[in-house]
Amino acid sequence: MSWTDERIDTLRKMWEGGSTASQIAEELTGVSRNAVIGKAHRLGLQSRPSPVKPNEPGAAKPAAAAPTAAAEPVAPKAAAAPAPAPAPVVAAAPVPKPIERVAAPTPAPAATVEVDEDEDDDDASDTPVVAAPAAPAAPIMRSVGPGGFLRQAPGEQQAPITPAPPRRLVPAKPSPEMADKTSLLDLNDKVCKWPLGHPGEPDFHFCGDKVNPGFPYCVAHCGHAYQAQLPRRDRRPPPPLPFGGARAR
DNA sequence: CCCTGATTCGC
DNA sequence: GCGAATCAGG
Repeated sequence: MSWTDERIDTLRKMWEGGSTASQIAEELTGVSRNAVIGKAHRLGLQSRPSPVKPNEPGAAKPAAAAPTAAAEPVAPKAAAAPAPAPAPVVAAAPVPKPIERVAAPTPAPAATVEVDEDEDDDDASDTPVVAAPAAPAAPIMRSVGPGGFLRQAPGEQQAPITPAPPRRLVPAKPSPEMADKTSLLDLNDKVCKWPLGHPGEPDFHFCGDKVNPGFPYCVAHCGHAYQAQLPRRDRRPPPPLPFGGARAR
């Protein structure tokens, strides 16, 4: 195979698009990875994030680099490659975030008179409930752990009776919307442990469906968790550039 | 070992 | 100009 204009064009675009020499060589049938690299350099398409770092600092490391007549004005290799970011997709392992400040769910506007419209079951009905002039709604700052647990704020700590850790995790499902969700403590071998949301977020919880027997997840999430991985060589850059017209083969 | 890109050098 | 061989790092 020779380097036709079209093939050179494809090479150039893929190279600049971040494809590896192997991928390019595979795309351009009939050439080796070395051929691609060699051609790329001859075309002047040098310098891309290479795993091999050229020793340049003045610490002197001539070594095996140029055994022949060196003294070449080595062009300063400026790396300016965008490098397509491989989307991490599922990430979200149940790893607690460091610390996140959130305002604690203050117990609703305190001093309000509850005008109940229709309390059919209430025993002490006729008594209009007057909320106590509760605490001056001090904005308590708490950190939130996984599963919606609230950590005690320093001021809330009980007297350290025993040499206990300064803070304890307090299971808290204060909000109704958290009540029926699977928190960390609800996990067992029978419920799906697929995380929903992100650790640290107030509504972070787990799937909780019945597991696919033998797996930590339900059937649906097993589908997400266990996917056949193609060999590198057979992978295509996700949404790559439409190189000079994608050639179908 | 696998991968990567860089470089050399005979053709 | 070409590319296999080799090198060097991850």
